[in-house]
Parts: sequence; C-alpha cells; structure tokens
Amino acid sequence: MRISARADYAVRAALLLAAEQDGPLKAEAIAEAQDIPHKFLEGILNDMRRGGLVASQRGVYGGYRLARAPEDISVADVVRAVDGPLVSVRGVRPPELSYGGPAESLLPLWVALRANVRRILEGVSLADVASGHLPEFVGALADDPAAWSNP
Amino acid sequence: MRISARADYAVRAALLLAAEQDGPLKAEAIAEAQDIPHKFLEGILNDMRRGGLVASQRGVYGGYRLARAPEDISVADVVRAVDGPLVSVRGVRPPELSYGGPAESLLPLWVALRANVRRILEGVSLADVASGHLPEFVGALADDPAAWSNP
DNA sequence: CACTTCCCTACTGAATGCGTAGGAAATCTC
DNA sequence: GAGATTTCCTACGCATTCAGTAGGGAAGTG
Repeated sequence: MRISARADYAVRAALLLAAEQDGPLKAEAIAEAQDIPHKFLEGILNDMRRGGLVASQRGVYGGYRLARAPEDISVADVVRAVDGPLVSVRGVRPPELSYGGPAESLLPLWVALRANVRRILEGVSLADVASGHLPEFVGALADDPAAWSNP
Repeated sequence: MRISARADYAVRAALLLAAEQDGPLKAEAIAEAQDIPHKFLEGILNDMRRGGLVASQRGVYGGYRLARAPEDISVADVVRAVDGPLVSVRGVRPPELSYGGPAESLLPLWVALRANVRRILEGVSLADVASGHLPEFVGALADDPAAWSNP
C-alpha cells in the first residue's frame, strides 16, 4: 500500500494553495517551494482542475487557486483526483471481488480496511492540515510514539 | 493505495493452511482451490517460508503448513512477508520524510494513516478470518452499508 | 530405482510510475 | 497589435514493478 508521488505532490501543492488565498499561484512557484519537478507538477495541477478542485488562469497574472474553500476539500478528494480510487485489491475495488472457502471473510476485511482509510482521508480537510490542527481522532493516532517506529 | 495480487494470494493461501491443520497442503492444491496460477503461488509460498510463516516438506507426502498457530499470525505478517512495508509514501516509509511550509502537518497525517492500517491488519489473525469471526472493531466497520459503496 | 513435491534461477511481456520536451492556446501589459 | 507570460496538451522515454511462465535441480518417499 503505497502513496504515489503524484498523490503526495498533489496534496502538498493543494496545501500551498490553501495557505495562499489572495492571488493565484504559479506552478513554477509551487514547484520551487515544495521541490517538485515543475513540468510534472503541471500535469498534476491539470488533473486537479479536471477534478474541479482548482481553477486556473493563464497569462502574466495567472496561476492556480482552489476552486472551493479549503475547509470543503478533503485530502481524499485530492488523492482521488490524481490517482483513481483510494484503495483497490489487485486493481479492482473490493465490492467487485469474491472469495470462496476459508477466504470468504477476507472480503469484509478489505472493506473494513478501505472504510478506515476513507475515514481518515475524508475526515481531514486541506484547512486542517495547512493550519496544523488535525482533527482530534487523527491527531491522537499520530501522537502515539509507536506510530512513528518502523517494526 | 493498492493491495497487490501477491498480497491477496498470500493471505488466501495462508487461510487455506489455517483451515487445513492436519496434513501439509500442496501448492498445486491451494492453487486449484483458490484459482491462483500455481507457479506464481510457489514463489509466494517461498517468500512466506523465508519470512518464517510457513514450513515446507518435500516429497510425495510433502506440502506446506503454518509454522505458528493461526491465532499467532496476523494478516499484516503475511502482507509484510511478500510485499515489503505495509504503507509507504513514494516508496519510503513515513518517518523518513520531511515537509516544509504549510505541508508540515502532512507528515503526521501519513503516520496516522499508517497507524490505522496497522491497527486493522495487525489486529486480525488468520484464525479470525478463517473462522469468519472478525474482531468487533473490524466487523463493525464492515457492517456499515456505506463501506460497501463506491463513491 | 522411479516418483513426487518443493526450491531456485532466469526470463518475458505488459503496465505503471515518474519525469521530460516542445509547442499551441489564452491572457495580460504596453 | 506586439510581445511576454503562463497554462494547456500531446507525445515520448526510461526505469521499475507486476504478474506470470519455463525448466531443471534438490530433497524426500515407496
């Protein structure tokens, strides 16, 4: 289960946009600030535009800005816009699977896993992350020192 | 975030082994029962052996069996044995990352996400799944009908 | 011995991930 | 309108991973 570079970059770019709310921000500026290859980032911002998350403006005073308030955009929205579905098993989404025999209860397990990922990523908005105030139920998880160790 | 075919196959194979506890089970039998390409499965079982999860026996009465009791093997154990770390961002594990500016709180978010995935996969044993009795805190998630829909 | 089953190495073919290059289209200032 | 700037689009490249196959050697059994 990996978070792709696209998803990581996309969220970081969106966070910059959430923080800079007056004028539009150029792709080049975002790329430099977050150390992201700028032509690669352009494609990512384009995906976000198609997904209705950001609006763009061309020309010398152009750039990108969020299409909605940062409180109304979840991290899940961003990830879905640039990668597909949040969680998949062998490339298909859990409900399309079917198992037999002692593996029957594997399906509900994958579903539970996905629900849990959703709970986190849909429950956190760009405003939450940008302000540094994660919701309680997420912050609590990150405050556990054990969560930071690699077993 | 995708569960690879390797991981899915590995867990299903492990569940068969958990259910069939008297004699060893041949790779071919598992492959047929779960509809998995059997040469591919052989490699997966080998990884699990190297990971200390299964023991193998050659010869005509040979096959594979679990190296520990099914209650003592978590789904996370299986996934880690065949893929690497459970969760990674751009291929590296969360604690090795570092973000600047408004993205600073993204790191604790990834950590919280990983902790949550761990909680599920480490908290469920092969015995749980094979018996069809998922732990309460997992079953509750899967019982929510909303968890089964694709938004 | 013959037979079975695991074990190991190598290979392939397709897809994906990550990024680059170059230019066309829009928008602004002068 | 000229020129500058920035987004937008298509295509390409390259390495890695994924999923699976092939063939044979090593160990165990009768």
